[in-house]
Amino acid sequence: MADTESVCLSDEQQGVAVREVAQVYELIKTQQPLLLVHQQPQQLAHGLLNHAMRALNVALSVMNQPHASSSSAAAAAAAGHHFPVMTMIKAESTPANSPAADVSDNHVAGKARRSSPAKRRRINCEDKSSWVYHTVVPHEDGYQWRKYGEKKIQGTHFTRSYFRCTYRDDRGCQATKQIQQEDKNDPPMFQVTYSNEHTCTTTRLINNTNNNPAALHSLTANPNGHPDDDSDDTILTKMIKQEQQAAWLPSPPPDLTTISNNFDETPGLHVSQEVPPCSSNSSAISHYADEFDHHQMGQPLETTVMEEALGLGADLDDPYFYDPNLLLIYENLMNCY
DNA sequence: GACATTTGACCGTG
DNA sequence: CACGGTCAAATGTC
Repeated sequence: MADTESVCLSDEQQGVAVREVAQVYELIKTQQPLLLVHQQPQQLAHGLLNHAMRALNVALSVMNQPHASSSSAAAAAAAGHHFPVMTMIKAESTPANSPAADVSDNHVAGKARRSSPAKRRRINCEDKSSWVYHTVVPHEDGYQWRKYGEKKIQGTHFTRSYFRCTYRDDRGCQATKQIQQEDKNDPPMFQVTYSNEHTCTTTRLINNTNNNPAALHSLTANPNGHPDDDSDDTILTKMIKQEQQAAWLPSPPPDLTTISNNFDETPGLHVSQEVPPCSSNSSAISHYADEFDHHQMGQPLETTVMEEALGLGADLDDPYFYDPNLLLIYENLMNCY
């Protein structure tokens, strides 16, 4: 990360970041043995990776916004929203951020289309269901999106991309999403605006990025054509690739709240039902599961854990620690100590 | 060939 | 009239 040394966090932010990373460390550490005996190790691995990515998002988001209080993330948690986003800036609709997601018009071929103009761009009247987030991984939300437009917005350096639920036509899902890159940091921060709740509740199994590589590329390849921008893709591209690898999204939305809740509350782990030790018959699995539960319930994240998490050396051989984002975030943390 | 993205045009709102 | 959201033909990818 280019700004590694320039990142300077407040104590509170630092604590948030450390806590998140430490949680991931603990989770991976405790669950790793399960992979050896789990009947579906790949599934478990995906779950772990998802946890890791989310927590890292939290930490990275905090680091990328030194001015932002962690309370905003806590607000997101309190709001119980469904997105793997780390900083919710607003929980209200604003004219600039709310897509007019009325897609119920009849489709008319050719130039005769748009025969029901009154249905477009209804922003202020009744669309109250929009949420604005800032995140470094705008695509990781577990839903499948289809890009339907891209626009250069005045006053911004990057284009805004418009997505709607892939199942809009099939299931009438009205959910839409806008992604606006905000800066050229490494990784860059994105503003993501969601509008309308998903009604296609069965679609949350596959990460959209898995199916929409071109959409990802369109966001990372600097559609504005700024000559300097090409070099900015590396980190985000890596992260996106990892998102693609971890495409399996095992949990319902509330698990995100679980992670975010730790901002303000107990340092204890609530990591969850999302990566269950599995309901298999194996006694070995049960054994590990019991150990896991006991570990999770009883152990707050104390200094020793953080130090261990920051120690790096101990578990670098852990296959999950190949993640460059882990290294990045560790480097950030180490530089702050 | 099916499906997704790109892109320029269309159109409502302020 | 400028801006921003959406449409749909063209294009790309598998």
